[in-house]
Amino acid sequence: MKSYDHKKIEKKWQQEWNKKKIYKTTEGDKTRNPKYYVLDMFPYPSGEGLHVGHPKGYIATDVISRMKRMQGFNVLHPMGFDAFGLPAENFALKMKIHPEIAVKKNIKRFKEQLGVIGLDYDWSREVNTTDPKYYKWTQWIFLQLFKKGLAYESHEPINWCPSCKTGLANEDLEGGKCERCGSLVEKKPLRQWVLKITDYAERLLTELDLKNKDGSLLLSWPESIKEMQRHWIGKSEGMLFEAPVKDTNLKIQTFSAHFEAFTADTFVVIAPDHPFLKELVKNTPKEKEVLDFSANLVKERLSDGYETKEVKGIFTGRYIVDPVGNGDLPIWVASYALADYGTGIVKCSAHDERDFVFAKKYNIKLKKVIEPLYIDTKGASAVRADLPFVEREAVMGIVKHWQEDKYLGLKWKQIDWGTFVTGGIEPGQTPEEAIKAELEEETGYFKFKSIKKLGRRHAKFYHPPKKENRFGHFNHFYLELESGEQKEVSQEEKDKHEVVWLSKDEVEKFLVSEGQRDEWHELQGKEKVVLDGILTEPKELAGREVKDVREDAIKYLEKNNLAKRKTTYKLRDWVFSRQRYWGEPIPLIHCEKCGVVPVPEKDLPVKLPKVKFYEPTGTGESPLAAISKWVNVKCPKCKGKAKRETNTMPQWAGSSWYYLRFMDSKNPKALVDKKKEKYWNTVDLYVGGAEHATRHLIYARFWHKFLLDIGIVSTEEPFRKLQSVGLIMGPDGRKMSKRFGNIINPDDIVNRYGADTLRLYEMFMGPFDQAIAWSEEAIIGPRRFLERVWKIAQKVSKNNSSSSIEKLLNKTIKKVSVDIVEMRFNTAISSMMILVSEMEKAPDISLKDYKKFIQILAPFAPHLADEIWKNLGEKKSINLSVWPKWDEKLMKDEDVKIVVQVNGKVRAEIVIAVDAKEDEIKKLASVAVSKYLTAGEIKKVIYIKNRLVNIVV
RNA sequence: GCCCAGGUGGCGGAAUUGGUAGACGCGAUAGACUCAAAAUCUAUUGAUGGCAACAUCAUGAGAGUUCGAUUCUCUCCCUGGGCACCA
Repeated sequence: MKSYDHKKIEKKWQQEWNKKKIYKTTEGDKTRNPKYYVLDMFPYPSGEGLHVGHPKGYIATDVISRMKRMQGFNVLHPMGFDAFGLPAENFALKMKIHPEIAVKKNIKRFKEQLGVIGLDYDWSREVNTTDPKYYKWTQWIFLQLFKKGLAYESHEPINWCPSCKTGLANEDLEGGKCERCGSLVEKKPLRQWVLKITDYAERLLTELDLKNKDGSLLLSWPESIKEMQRHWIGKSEGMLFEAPVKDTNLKIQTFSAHFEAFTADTFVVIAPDHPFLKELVKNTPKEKEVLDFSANLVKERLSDGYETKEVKGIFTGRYIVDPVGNGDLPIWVASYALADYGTGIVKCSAHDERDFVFAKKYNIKLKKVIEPLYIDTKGASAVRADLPFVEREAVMGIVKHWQEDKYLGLKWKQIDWGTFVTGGIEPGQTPEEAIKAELEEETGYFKFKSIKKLGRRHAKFYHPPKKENRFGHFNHFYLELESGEQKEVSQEEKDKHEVVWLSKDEVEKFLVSEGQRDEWHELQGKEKVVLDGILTEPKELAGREVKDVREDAIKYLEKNNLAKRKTTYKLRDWVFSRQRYWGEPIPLIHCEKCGVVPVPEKDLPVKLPKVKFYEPTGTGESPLAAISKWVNVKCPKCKGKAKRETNTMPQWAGSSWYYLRFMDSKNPKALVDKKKEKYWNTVDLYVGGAEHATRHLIYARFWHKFLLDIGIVSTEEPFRKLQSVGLIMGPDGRKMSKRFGNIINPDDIVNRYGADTLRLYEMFMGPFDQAIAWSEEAIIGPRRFLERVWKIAQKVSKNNSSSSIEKLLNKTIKKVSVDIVEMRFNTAISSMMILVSEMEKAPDISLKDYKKFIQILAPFAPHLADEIWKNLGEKKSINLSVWPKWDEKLMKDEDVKIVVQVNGKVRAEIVIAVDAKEDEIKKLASVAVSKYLTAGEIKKVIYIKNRLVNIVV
């Protein structure tokens, strides 16, 4: 027998598969087989070609599709190219080749590289987003969006990248910089087409959790990606307040998601780039000053990439009349206010982190309506879940020494507590009287220079001496002693605690109560913002915890007509035009008389004109604007003078629906045939990089839902199961990049080790969704494995199976079948490695067993498998054979090894029959470990079936 | 700062509902084959002690629950990814 020659074998079988078209997908009406649609995120054919990281996902889908095909599914596993957009255009500009030619060349190279890996794509369905036959339908979808009012023109300032010379969506920014080139983005007013994705915000959010009829989740996606989308959509429910601006006819609206403390509002902030600002300060003495300041702030914010944490602002000179009765509130411009969240104007109070900082900085008056509540959860005073709370009005006093800068603390004797003076208020006492009485009782001091009332704080805690849960309402005081004169203290009090005088530093370490410590800090001028606690206003809600009053606060505000419910989203509408050449032309016409007119559907596609110069103009106009022959057209409505829209679509457009086109890639009459769409339904498995979690995957879901609404598709969601691929890093552990010179080319690996080895290695490296560094050394393992598989063929005989091999084989078939579905390829491969080393040890291997093994190996190493298959006398490709089934009966073990532990430590192993009785096993076990049992009597024997016996001594 | 995922030998990683930690692979060491090398095969390979049987310690750190914890709970540290003035 010849040795394993991957070069010969792989080339031969790739040609054979192509010739016989064995991977061509059958149309739905020509088969009764159930369908399985597995899709890779199609690549952007860059000029640099593939590195070994790219095909990792493709190999995984290839393995799954091959297994599914063998299991009788009608598999759709297509591939295409996403080739419009900036990278291709910039590459073309740099290399001075027309993008169309460059893209063609790059695609050819990509296909060659994919080809040598032996992937089972049905290339007859290939799509290319830059093909007019394809982008005809991208334009068609845009027209439908336009007709439904979901595409609109916006003249608001947009993000402009001065280097790419194009407008960008918020999503294309990275901390205020252009994601592609890293240059600072400017705001520039430009006419843009924008898609109203916000109309779908609620559905995009809730339908992430859509359920099947049986109650299971429709979308089987990684929770992390769902979570990212939820954050991206950023739903927040709150209240909308409307207020007149004093001395004007103007009104403003403010939004608040945390409105419970609405009576605390003392000022208002507006975003520096808020469109309303100009009108607000018009004809006021501060007009120029405020606008200049704001303009500066916007500039600063942009250049700092939104990273400024220091807040800045200016008073506008205007006031609102607060609708909830807090009087006239000054309006400030504040750097931290965002124009495009909520209404861009906020009512502010002491009970918000940023508002608080801002107010402190500019000495704006604050009002507090939440008193802090502390709940002890740790240590001796942790609240007991089983006890009710005893409510008490109480006092606490910080007492200063009559001479020194020292403060009075009580060191408790029964427990490890350090506190200030505290105590309850007796009936008929005022808090002042109570604190004085407590102090005298506990310490004997009674002569005061001054007494000052501080705040009120509440605490829930367990009181160990009293053995009860307390809910104390503490009135805090600051007292200065006049002299050290003392009265006699009772023995009872003396037994409870010791009086100590502490320096400021010592106080810090001494205190155990967070509430006392906060009060102490506030006394030193370090005030903390209060976000949660007990509300003191309005009367109707007073005394309740903030977190419990939300619903009642809404009712109160609505009943009194003070505010309305309102939901806002972080999700912004989608800036859908680019001022560049290399993209789908937006199929609209601007007519002098009729305004914006859609290109009639029969005239689609609007082809991108072939031009010599396609450099960005830099003026904010697309290069297409300069091509008068293309631009000037007749209005489709009135036949008058008109011009084409010259903006093009963003790169995301073509990829937002390509998965539908694969179902029916050649159809000239429809985006996708209705019957075919019904048959292929939804993508069963979608594999790609997690970096597309929030853009591509949200845009595609948006378009899909729109297409559902207009009756083009019949499903709610495009991708049922989503799996992210972990990156393959360079051997140095860094991202593979030209810059680091750590790129591994798959062609070299295929040459040296073969495609089957590459495939096996990439699947064996580790968990599929995890990033792992490429290892030049470890790849030899899978290669050796394949050589051993190849050699076993020499031992194949017509004899009956050996029962031990048969048993292991069945177990392996099961493991591989299950692991592939769950995308745990590494463990599937390791189980096959175990089988192979057992086969090597056996004197001979039955033909039947060997064939089954080669079949389960075939999805991973299809070339080698087909070659062996043929050598074993089979005529048809192994990839079309029927996936072997495992037989549970043959997998049963007769004996089982049981571990015997003494006190949880392994001391012996015994082998017993599977059906042995528990008593018997326990007996055997205690005999096996008898020498460890002499120490004491047996307390307990734990038996876990087929696993272990644990004897507790 | 917030959210998510993760931390296991020299390295990549395994470990069903809590039940023998280190499967499988790489590397390393020794031996066989060879004039020699490579390749291949065989054996060993978490650490420490011991000639050995064996013992003790080990899954980022610390605590807890349990007969028993890589797995569950809490606190902290570190790494990767995402978001970041979101009212």
